[in-house]
Amino acid sequence: MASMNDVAKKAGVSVATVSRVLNKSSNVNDSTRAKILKAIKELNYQPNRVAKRLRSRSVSSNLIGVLVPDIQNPFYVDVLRGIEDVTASNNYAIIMCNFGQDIEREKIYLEVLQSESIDGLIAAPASEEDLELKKMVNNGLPVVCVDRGLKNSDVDVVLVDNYDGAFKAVDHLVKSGYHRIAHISGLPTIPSSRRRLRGYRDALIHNGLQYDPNLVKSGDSSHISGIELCEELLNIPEPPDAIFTGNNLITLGALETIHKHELSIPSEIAIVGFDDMYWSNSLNPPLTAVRQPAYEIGKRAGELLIQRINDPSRECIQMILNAELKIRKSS
Amino acid sequence: MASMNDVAKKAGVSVATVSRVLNKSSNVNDSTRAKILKAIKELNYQPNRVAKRLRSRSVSSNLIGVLVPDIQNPFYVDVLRGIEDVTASNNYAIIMCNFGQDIEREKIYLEVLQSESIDGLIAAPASEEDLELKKMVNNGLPVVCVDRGLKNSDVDVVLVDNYDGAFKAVDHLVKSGYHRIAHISGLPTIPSSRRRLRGYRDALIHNGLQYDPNLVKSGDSSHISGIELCEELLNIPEPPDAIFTGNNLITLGALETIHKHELSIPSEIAIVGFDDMYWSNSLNPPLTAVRQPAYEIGKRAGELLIQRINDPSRECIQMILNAELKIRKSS
DNA sequence: ATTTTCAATGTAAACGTTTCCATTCTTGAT
DNA sequence: ATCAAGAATGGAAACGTTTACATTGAAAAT
Repeated sequence: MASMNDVAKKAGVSVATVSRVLNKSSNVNDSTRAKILKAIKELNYQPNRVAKRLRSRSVSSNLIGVLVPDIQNPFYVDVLRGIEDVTASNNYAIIMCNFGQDIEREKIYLEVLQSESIDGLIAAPASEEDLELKKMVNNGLPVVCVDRGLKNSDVDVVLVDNYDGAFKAVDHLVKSGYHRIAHISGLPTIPSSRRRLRGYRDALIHNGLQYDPNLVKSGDSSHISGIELCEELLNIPEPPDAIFTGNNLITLGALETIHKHELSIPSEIAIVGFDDMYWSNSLNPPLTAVRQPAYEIGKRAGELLIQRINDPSRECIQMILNAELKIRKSS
Repeated sequence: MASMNDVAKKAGVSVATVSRVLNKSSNVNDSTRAKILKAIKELNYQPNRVAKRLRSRSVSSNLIGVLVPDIQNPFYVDVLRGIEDVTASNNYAIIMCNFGQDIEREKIYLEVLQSESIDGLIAAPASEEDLELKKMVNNGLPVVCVDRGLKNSDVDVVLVDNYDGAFKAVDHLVKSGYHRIAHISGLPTIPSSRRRLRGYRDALIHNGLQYDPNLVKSGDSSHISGIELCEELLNIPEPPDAIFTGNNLITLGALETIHKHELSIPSEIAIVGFDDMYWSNSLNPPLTAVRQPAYEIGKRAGELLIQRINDPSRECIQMILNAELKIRKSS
């Protein structure tokens, strides 16, 4: 691979001048510039990003990190696409780390990212108390959190109004005539899980129904937990006539169990899920779901991050996007 | 951030010795080692991977690239998980690039990866003639291809027997009594699409049925193409009684259209899809599908890559995994 | 007692950039 | 004609590692 030195030699100038041309900084004579550009083309020169990064943290190295809890969850895939679209068009590459809800792995990845000297980080932290991440923020790394915040830290946050989304979903179920509405919740350590649970509870109470702890099951946010907890719910003495599921994966798990029991949706049991999917209409019947604008979350987060990289002193923003209830046929 | 120099000073030794301790290379006295380890701990030192990478291509820099065509496709997500699991446990970080079937973006990402001086690359190339990628292979970068090969190039390849998988699916449909079996195919430039198409055709012929071009539609492998092409198929004069879909996304699209037409599966129309999903059972009825061992593909690819990084001269392997027909209720 | 050997450590160059500072050269003002 | 200013360019240090080579010192061999 040709280096800047090779280019300089070929063009008969110093590396400093080549660097100046490349970075469009300060003055360089037009004829010199032409010579250099020619040499660059002929040698098919590509700047070495590693060297660039090593030399100066202060200069944008065009690499950002993305830390997601679970790449299997279609929600994060959409967030990722959003991030990717904006970062790619700003000439950033992303390094994606999936910690799979494993707090140990998250720590390792954060270390890796740090020693890669990334320009910035978009993360959905394992918890709101994430010490490692806080440390990085304090060290001055531009960070924006998605889906979950970071307590007592100055970071941009993009999230969705989880409480409101859950409230709407359950409110809709009640108004559609269901009375024994169960909820399968995700990992209680995840803030969004807790907010959704509160939305569920408040919607019941708001409609004059009782909050019945027997109708609420908490799992680990996984597909399997959806299968198992739905099974438990269907087996209690007085089973629910509707289920509100706490995320994507849980919804799919619950559906599997419902189909296994050969229950008809929505006549025997209704279901509305948190998280919409692009193929919700491929389900039979099409799924009623709370749609988080995942792609947009990613896009906004990307924009905020780039802003912050360019202006580290800008004050922090908390962006709360709306969740929308997509009413289809499962409720 | 503490550097190696700081550690060396604190421990009262030279940087060379610190480096030796870190890399477990050659001899260093136990007491010196202890001093150094103590200093490392106290300063919370973390090696700078960027500097490491810059210094020597010859030494593993513990970064590998992954190039996927479409992160929205659950198949690649599973492949990615497989890769991640093996690379993570070998202390590699991955930098993931999703080119979204966009050949221009693929090129950009390849340049980025190259200038990141990655140790190796796992890619599902846009085409078997991928010039950029071939160039990188020729430059000596360890590469393993998944899902698609690279013509006339020495690379390890992990793929699935697409022909056989398709054959089994269609054969099963015929034996189940369907006679007008349609096929919605993916992007014809993708080798696997072509192989699946051939498997489809040969299975028909093998069973004494005619290959009818009217029953075959080709799209761009996307969800949308599934929706639209299925619509077209349902509207031809003598519509099919079964559909074999060319991938994940197409399957979901086709299902959407079938549900829209309120056709009952499998009595009015059967469907079997290429690519299984962990939530195939969440569909109603549960989907019959050709299961590619996606996670295993990723895992194998990761293993092969690490092997190749450690031994660049090892000769190339083509690994063909079996596709398995999961018969459920949609056929 | 002298030489040989080898383990332990240090010195310094190299990787490919960016950037501060110095130098040269041109141009316009005095 | 002299000088100041500023444009254009070059020289060299720095970023944090690895590693070839040199040095030291002590144990082993003569």
